[in-house]
Amino acid sequence: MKLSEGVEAAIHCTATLASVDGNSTMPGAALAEAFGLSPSYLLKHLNQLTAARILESLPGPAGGYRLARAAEQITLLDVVLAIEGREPAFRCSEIRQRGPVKIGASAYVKPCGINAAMLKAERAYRAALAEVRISDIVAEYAAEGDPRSYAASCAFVERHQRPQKSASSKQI
Amino acid sequence: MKLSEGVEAAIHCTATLASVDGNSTMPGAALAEAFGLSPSYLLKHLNQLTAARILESLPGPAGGYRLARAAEQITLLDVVLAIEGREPAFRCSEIRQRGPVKIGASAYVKPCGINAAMLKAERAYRAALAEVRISDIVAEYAAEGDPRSYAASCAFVERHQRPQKSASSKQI
DNA sequence: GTTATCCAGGATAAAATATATCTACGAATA
DNA sequence: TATTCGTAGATATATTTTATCCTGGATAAC
Repeated sequence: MKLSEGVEAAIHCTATLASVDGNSTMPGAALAEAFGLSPSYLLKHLNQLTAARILESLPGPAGGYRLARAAEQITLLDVVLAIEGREPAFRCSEIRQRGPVKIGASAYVKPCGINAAMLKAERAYRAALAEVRISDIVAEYAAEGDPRSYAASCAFVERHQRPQKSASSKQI
Repeated sequence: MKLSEGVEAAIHCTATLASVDGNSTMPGAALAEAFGLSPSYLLKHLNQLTAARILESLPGPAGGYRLARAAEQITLLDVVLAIEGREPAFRCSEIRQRGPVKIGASAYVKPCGINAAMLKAERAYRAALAEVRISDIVAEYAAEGDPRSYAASCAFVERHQRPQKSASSKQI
């Protein structure tokens, strides 16, 4: 029951990208610098976010990352699942069938009650994460975060973001 | 975001011990056999359950494990926390402070909004687990589980449980 | 008492996973 | 065409999980 560290980085990066203007992008190296992370490793996570359609990337000298959709359309659950994978935390390995008590496999067609209870709890967890949007995180930071910290973050974004001509490279 | 395998074993063992008569005990070796697990490793988990006051153990030739309190008083959350530990799955490492954006530590007295949202989700998870008691698991298994499987489990318990003289060794 | 059985706990090792880095490659822009 | 940047793969390191063994202590049966 532990989330990988990449989750924290992924959420912060997504929140940071929510602050860039319009269709501008921000290079992965700048994001790594912003949080003091190793660029080569952070790129892995940014890549996972891109694969999950949370971010989109533009190659080339003026390239970088930006949100693939509005910050209101991205939830914490989206980011967590992109990094952690979609499999539930509790995986029933049907331990019941492994001892000497086992009988025919037909006795185990019903899902284990323990498994059902664990999965129900995990649904509650995911539902709570799905209620929080990246835009909420950003808004809360702007409203209640320390003004100096917020100003510094904005300045950093301002300094590293790169305007783009086309609205979206993924538009066909 | 993965629960250790020991959780499944711990829940099954606790549920099994809920079926022994009165103050009888069941040796750890029998529990390991029931689920086809390595005895030496399962004992570690049973030990964790004992430390968490979920089980109690009696040494000696007629010893073994039994529930430390009624199955109605033990929830899935109790067992999960005993095995996984009580720390939350998401640990905010205050990544904000690590980049070049950082300013004085006084700017970070407020808890990170991301952290707050993640912890809130985890509270929902734990609340769902706390609603399920071991007695519920056992009752559901007896009522809806396959009759053959249930009968086999009962027979196994019957065969390995050991009556005790005193009600509880922990009573002072 | 003596012995046999059982749990507690430490040391240790193997396996799996997470973390981190590097390099070659492809895409896009100037 | 050269430069900048993301993509993907191979690979190394650290940490955690899983698993086993062994010593010691406690208890009941003999």
